[in-house]
Amino acid sequence: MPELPEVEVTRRGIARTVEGARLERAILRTPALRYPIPAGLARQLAGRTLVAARRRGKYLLLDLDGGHLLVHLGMSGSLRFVTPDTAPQKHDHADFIFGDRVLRLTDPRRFGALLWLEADPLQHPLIAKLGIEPLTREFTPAWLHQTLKGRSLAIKPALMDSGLVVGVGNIYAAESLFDAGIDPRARAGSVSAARLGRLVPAIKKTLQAAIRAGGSTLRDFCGTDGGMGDFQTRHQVYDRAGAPCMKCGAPIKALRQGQRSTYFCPRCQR
DNA sequence: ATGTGACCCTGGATGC
DNA sequence: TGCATCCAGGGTCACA
Repeated sequence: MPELPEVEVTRRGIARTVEGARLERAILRTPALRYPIPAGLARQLAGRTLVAARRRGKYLLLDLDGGHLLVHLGMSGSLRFVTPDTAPQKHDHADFIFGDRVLRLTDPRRFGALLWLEADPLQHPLIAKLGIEPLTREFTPAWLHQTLKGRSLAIKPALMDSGLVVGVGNIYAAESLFDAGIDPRARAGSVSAARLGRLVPAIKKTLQAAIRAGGSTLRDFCGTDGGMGDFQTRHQVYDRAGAPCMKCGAPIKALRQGQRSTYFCPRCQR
């Protein structure tokens, strides 16, 4: 479930709850997620203060004094606060213990990542080549038009390419393209400036609405409730194959682009 | 450089 | 009930 909005909500929850707090102890139960977790890392982390929680794309950067924890939640990861007496379950890979607040990393599929960096994390290979942040002023129709110029791949996988734009996952790419009335199969370099002029604000609007929704759902981020956000009830096209388009009533269609499912309205998106 | 597909891993839903 | 298959909100990598 972690898309940019959920990562951002998670970041805010961490910042609100334990920024400035001392990481008394870390428990690392799993030798490797996407990448190996060094054996001595838990001991190395103990006693450090959490200075800040940042986000770059879908990566969380937890700045401790003397280094940085880089966390990615992959497809199935989550970070939640639990109480110290909450027994770990099968896929609970890591606990970060801040007094009576325990930040617990869960990730059944283990596509996520946990790295310890002592150098500038923004220079790390995983971060350095990331694309533009969609919620910044720099992300404009003109920028997107220039970036996609000459590209023949379809607009939807282009939006999902984190080397171009970060944080736009499979759901938000579909929802944003619906909002802007653009066929997900259109060649990226052929989408008109006028259409990109609708797409860019659609992306910003979609992400911001999801952050608000996630924020309301995860308001008790520090609690133990692992409930999902309610924003899926607002999906216009995602996972609605065969259901009537909310604008025109035509049946929503599904197709595959790359290895991912795409949903769109064949009448509204041309 | 760009585009495409395989692959990483577990679990849930579905079909036989 | 068991088993096979497919699918899932992420990203990296090899290869054409």
